[in-house]
Amino acid sequence: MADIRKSFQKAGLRHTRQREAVFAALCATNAHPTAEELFEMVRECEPGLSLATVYNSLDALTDARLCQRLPSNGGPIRYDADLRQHVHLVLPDGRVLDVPDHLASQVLDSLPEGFADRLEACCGIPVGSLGIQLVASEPIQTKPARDH
Amino acid sequence: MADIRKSFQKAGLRHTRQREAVFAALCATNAHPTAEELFEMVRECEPGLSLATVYNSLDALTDARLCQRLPSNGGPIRYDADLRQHVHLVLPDGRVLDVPDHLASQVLDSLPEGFADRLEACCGIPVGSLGIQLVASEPIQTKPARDH
DNA sequence: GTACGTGCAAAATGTTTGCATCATT
DNA sequence: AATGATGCAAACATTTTGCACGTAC
Repeated sequence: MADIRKSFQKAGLRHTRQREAVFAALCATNAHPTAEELFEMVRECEPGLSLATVYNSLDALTDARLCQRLPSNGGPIRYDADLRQHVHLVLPDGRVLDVPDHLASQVLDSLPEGFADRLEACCGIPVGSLGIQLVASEPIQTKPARDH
Repeated sequence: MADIRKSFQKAGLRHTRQREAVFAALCATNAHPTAEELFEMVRECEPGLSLATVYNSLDALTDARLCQRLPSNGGPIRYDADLRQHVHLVLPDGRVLDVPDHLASQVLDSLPEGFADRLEACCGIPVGSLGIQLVASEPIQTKPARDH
């Protein structure tokens, strides 16, 4: 709670009830919710909130590097407040799970020192921190379910 | 060309001029184009083509496992006719590059035998063939540029 | 007090669908 | 001939934007 105020301050973000509620909800889950899902969650304690504000808040939080957008397969964007390097498993239906640490480390530890630098050199593109996603494609990869 | 007819037949897909043109264009590039981009490419040799047909064709090709959808960060879906296991680098602007083989193999070779099985066991979810995406997040992760 | 956030509604994207027509098997 | 693909336009889902008002600093 006070942590959030501090994070906002450090990031140069103004503190508002709505923003705090969105960020708190995002921090409280590891389900990588969509904007719509966050809207539903937050609306319970913040009834006046509008969906556009959720999007605005998430944009601001992302720009301030307090959360990240996750690539997902055609469906709505999912957000994650966990910025530590970890591994995501993207499911055919659009959900995103955190890969448990003991498996994630098998992937992360095997990346040689300087891998990102070599990648940058190869591709001619600044790469920054590297997110890792494992994309499951079973069963039959029909068009990913949109969660209407 | 005749290969495409054969692929379609094997997959139980009807052969049509439009579908062949879409698939040929997709096979001819490694730029992981969006439906819109394919539409532009194919329209030059197939002027009557409609965008909806491109989407329909890509759905059919994906269901038939002749191509795959790639997760991308909020922007339009990108498609890839290369189904071999390889590694993608997702750029902040939404583009997707193939990671060169010598770097990709550093990731792929380090996945222990049976990794996917353990992942399935952990997450309780059939995982199938595992796509791997490295997600670059530099520079400042502002909202990913939509390629209007 | 000023700069910035919010809420609403409308626009902009990206994708899907209904239906009449046409092509492939 | 029958099944399924195409093209068009309209629907739909997701995200962004313009503007009037309110709030944090």
